[in-house]
Amino acid sequence: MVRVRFAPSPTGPLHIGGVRTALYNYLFAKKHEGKLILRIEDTDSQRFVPGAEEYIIDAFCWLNIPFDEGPHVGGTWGPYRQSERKIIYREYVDRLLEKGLAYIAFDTPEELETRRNAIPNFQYDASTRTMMTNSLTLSPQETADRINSGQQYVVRIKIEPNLPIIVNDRIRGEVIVNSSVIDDKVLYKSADQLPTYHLANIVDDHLMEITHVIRGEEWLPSAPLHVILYRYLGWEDTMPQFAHLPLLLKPEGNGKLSKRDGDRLGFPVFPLQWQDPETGELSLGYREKGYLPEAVVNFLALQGWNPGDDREIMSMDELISLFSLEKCSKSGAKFDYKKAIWFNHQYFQRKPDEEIAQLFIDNLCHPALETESPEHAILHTLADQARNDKPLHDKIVKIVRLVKERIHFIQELWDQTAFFFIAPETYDEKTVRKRWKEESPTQLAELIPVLESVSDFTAKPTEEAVMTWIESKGYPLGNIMNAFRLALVGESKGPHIFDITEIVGKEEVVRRIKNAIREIKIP
RNA sequence: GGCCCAUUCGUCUAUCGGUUAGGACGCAAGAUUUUCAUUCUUGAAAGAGCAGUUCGAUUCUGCUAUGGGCUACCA
Repeated sequence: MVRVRFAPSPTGPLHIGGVRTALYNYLFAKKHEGKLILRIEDTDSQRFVPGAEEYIIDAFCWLNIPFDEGPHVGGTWGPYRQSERKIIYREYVDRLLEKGLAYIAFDTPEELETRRNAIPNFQYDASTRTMMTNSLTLSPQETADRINSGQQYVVRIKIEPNLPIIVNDRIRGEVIVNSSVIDDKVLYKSADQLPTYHLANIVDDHLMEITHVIRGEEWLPSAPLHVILYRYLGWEDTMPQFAHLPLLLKPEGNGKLSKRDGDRLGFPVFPLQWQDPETGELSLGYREKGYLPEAVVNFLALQGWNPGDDREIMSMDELISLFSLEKCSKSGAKFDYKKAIWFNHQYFQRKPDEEIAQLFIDNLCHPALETESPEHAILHTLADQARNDKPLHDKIVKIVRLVKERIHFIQELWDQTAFFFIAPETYDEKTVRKRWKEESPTQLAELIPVLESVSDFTAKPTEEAVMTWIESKGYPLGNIMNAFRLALVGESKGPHIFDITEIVGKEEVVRRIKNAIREIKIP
């Protein structure tokens, strides 16, 4: 039975790289009909950020990546927050201490700092531990006295030097390091009575019967330490398999992808919006920027993995059946955010008009996007009406059908369709200069009775009537149509003109023409 | 500085010793759309360098270079 986990620490909003790691864990789990576990690694009480755990859960809910076990859904391997597992770890710390595989160290952070400054490449290990203040250099009595007197200490793992440590990685193969380069890492802090990541991670993975550890490459250097811990704890035979994923890099330049890159280049790095509790700064997420969760998932799956053929658009089910760790790439991927935009466009084309219309309506008054714009009130009213007014709702679906092929984000829908709901009040200067001729007012005035005579105002008969009139008059087609569009839309954009007239309706079309004749000045 | 990982078009990537090195994003040109966008077609665009193994290397090995990660009583 495959059991994998995603183990974030609640220190802020989930980074998009973390989302990808979780996605790969999910795909792997489902591929093998296994379980995905969410474990909150909150062993650093200093860095805890309120709201971060809820954020993580909400994000995966939006992305449609469900967990089988976790603090929010329970499970028989719980609790799933490391802070609630405090008592569990102490037992294993004691076991290591008893076996002489770990020891107690009293060196203060300040003392260690001075050592590091004094000695180049200082490392707390076999070569230096005899010079430090710990249970190996102190007598058992002295050690006990210090503890009893309340002196703070840490427990360090005792790494035996000069042994080859082999990590078998599903993505990278065999990685061998000499144990001498691993330091005597802190496993436990008496100050808060919590283990550090390394110990908690191994104990929990073991107790939760995790079979595969799929995580970011930043963990590769500590993997040998983890192997040693499994060995020391006597769990080497059930040690999970490792798979270290390549990192997501900055789109341009060097380094790891950061929030600043997103701000600079205009793409989100968080799945959902996040308000920093300290600074109050608000960052919009993929959801607020108008991305579809399916598109985000599909795009992310391809940053560091591929199905082995040319397939690009894949549903979650397809991703699950095609996924394999062996097809994961080894090198870091520069984040291709422009491709994310393309994926979003693709998913809009595949989404039913009804669903897009609903998203559109909901998005009209999205709190995250509220501004002081004068259109704001109109949007709210429109959204409210559309929820109850069936004909209006149907009209929106129709409009969506007309314009969806041109949108990449849900927000663009309003820009592309506002003229269906609101008559133009101003006319785009450039378009006026280019399309509004001297004869346009008189020609459009003549068009009004033609339109009024059309009994069935749907696109086709209207178009026929207008075309017949233009032909009989011998007017240049382009002049009429472009001026007509300017009058209807206010600028040079939008779908087929008679699709617009059908939806806007005869009365309003005529009104807009009259208005244009009155308002537009010949340049 | 030390340790580890990586290296194919600008970007994401395919190739599991023999290919005209394929696809996609982006870019450019043309076509379509009497608007804008979309769409379609076409195009430019790559094996980091140097040795070796081999009949033959993008593919295997080594070195160099470059990039990345780690090097905390953070995860």
